[in-house]
Amino acid sequence: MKAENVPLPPTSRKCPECGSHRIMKDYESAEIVCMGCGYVVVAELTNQGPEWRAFDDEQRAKRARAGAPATFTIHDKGLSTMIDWHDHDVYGKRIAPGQKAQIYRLRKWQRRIRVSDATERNLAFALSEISKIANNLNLPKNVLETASVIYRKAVKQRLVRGRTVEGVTAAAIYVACRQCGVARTLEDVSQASPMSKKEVGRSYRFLIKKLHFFIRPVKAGQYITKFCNQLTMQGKVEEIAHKILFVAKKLKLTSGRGPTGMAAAASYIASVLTGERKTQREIAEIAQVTEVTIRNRYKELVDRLQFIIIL
DNA sequence: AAGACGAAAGTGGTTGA
DNA sequence: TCAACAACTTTCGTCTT
Repeated sequence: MKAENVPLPPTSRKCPECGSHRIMKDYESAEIVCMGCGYVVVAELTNQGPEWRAFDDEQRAKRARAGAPATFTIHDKGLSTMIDWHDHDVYGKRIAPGQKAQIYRLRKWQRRIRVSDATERNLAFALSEISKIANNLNLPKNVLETASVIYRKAVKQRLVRGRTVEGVTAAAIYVACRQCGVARTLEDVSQASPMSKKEVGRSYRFLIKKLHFFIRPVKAGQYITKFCNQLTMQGKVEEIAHKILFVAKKLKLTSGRGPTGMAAAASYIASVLTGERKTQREIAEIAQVTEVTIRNRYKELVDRLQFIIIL
């Protein structure tokens, strides 16, 4: 799932804050952001459309179908038919009293069958847990779906046995974030779930080992985008921060360093250079690193970089 | 007074024997 | 399994704006 920042057609949206048309879809932090002033136009990018495309009316008629699309986030993939609670038939007529009791019995049994055995119940609980965490973290739908698929795989391979459902669900979310390139730290995920960071981390390592996932390390650039948005800084600041990071990479200043600290320092320097100054503490709080770390990275960067060139 | 700076000691995770 | 290690944190005193 490769995601890139895609500029929307210039006329389609206007920033309500500054009126600029430079609105970008930012899939990494799941936001639609104004590049002019940094205003977050829409906080959650979700896929509302159908998964198919139609080029004329005939195709549209062929491909359109009733019902919601299948989803992995509901334990029966949302495909089951429910007998609704209205006592009316398809024509809207009232059901005869004799049939009413029968319909009632059918409803009751459907309820019982739908979430029947223990594994189904477990799955239903886990998937609702995943939805909860994803909601808390404002994650886009593709991450939620990915996490659900990962959890299903874990259940299938009997990996949940002996660990808590909450731990594995949180770990599945974290794996999904990493796979989809959404910048969320282990800290973020554990705070949105009832489990500790340590436990989520343990389950995470367990999952990627057993499911043979290859996880690319998070790039500091992903965090820059996130931090600048959270600090409501202008698009210009973010641009410069990315440039700083780019040069830092060339000079091999990033190797071995934590991406959050690196991104925090780059954001800090960019904020100072543009005059839209943020304190080290403000950035440290959002980046979940200490001021000292920002200072250390900052010093390394300032010692080696010539900022006049960047500006 | 708030923010920045930096030294020193402590913490948790990784690596290699 | 354990020690060594680097990155990072915590704490605290001092300097700067």
